[in-house]
Amino acid sequence: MAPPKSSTAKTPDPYRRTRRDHTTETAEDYVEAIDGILTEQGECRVVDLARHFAVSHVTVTRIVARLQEAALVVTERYRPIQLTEKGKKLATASRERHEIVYRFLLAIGIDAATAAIDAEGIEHHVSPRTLKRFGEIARAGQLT
Amino acid sequence: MAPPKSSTAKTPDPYRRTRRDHTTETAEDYVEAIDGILTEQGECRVVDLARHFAVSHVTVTRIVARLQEAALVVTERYRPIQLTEKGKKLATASRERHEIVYRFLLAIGIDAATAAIDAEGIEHHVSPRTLKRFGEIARAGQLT
DNA sequence: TTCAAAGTGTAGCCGTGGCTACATTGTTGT
DNA sequence: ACAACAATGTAGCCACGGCTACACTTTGAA
Repeated sequence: MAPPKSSTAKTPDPYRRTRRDHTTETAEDYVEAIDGILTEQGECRVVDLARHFAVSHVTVTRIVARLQEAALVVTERYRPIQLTEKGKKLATASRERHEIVYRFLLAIGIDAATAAIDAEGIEHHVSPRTLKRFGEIARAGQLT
Repeated sequence: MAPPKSSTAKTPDPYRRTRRDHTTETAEDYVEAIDGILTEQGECRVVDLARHFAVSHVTVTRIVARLQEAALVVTERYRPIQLTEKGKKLATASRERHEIVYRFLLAIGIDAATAAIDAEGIEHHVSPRTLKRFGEIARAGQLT
């Protein structure tokens, strides 16, 4: 079968989007984590990320290498990881989005622990339009 | 580094969960799609799924094989795909969850098209507790 | 100073989800 | 009956995110 370009199916194309999301997800999670660790500890090492994501340092190393190719971070062998301007911007955007989702969940009455977990999973799948709405509701405070 | 079992990190474990989700996501999406196609067309072929997800038939074939190993579907070579009882249950649960998320998004004022797309991405990352709350809000109708 | 521990890097494996290209089977119309 | 075409299957490639095992730097304490 040929790779269906624009299928005549009833489903427009939401799946494409879901899949593309996965590509970006990792980068966003990592720059966000790096930014946080940088703020809290002054420097960010591979080990820190490995601990943070509960994965092996090997996985982290490989991903960081890709982040460097994408010009999101800068690193030298055996040296700490730093964010580029581009990386910082992405980190900030990710953190803000994360925050909005988290506060939104709190606003609709989800407990803090659950909200923290769900925000992690949800944040990458919220369109700008929905995010905007989430923000409004979060700012409106508690929901009856 | 050792594979960090229960890290002392501040982050409890939300990442584990996010990752485990990915494992189940595909199965849920597929049984849900199969169920829908079965309802609409009476039978579900590999081609139908390929069109539905906008991927090649090869990808579908491999995934369906795994679904069969997981006892979610039954198939014979060159024959249509059928759901097992287990598969039907999972499909129903997935569809219900999907519906709740979708209607919830509508209830908070998201337009139908955006809600459809976002529901796809979000549904797999909503905890039971949050889903319950989503359902309540969806049933409550429009939100001011 | 030197040496052990902690941190990084590298090689190489696995599963999953993409793909193309080619082989095979089913179906359908003439 | 059979040729064409549609649907499936198979082989084999890639990227990504996991891992273990082992090699190599850095760093800090004795």
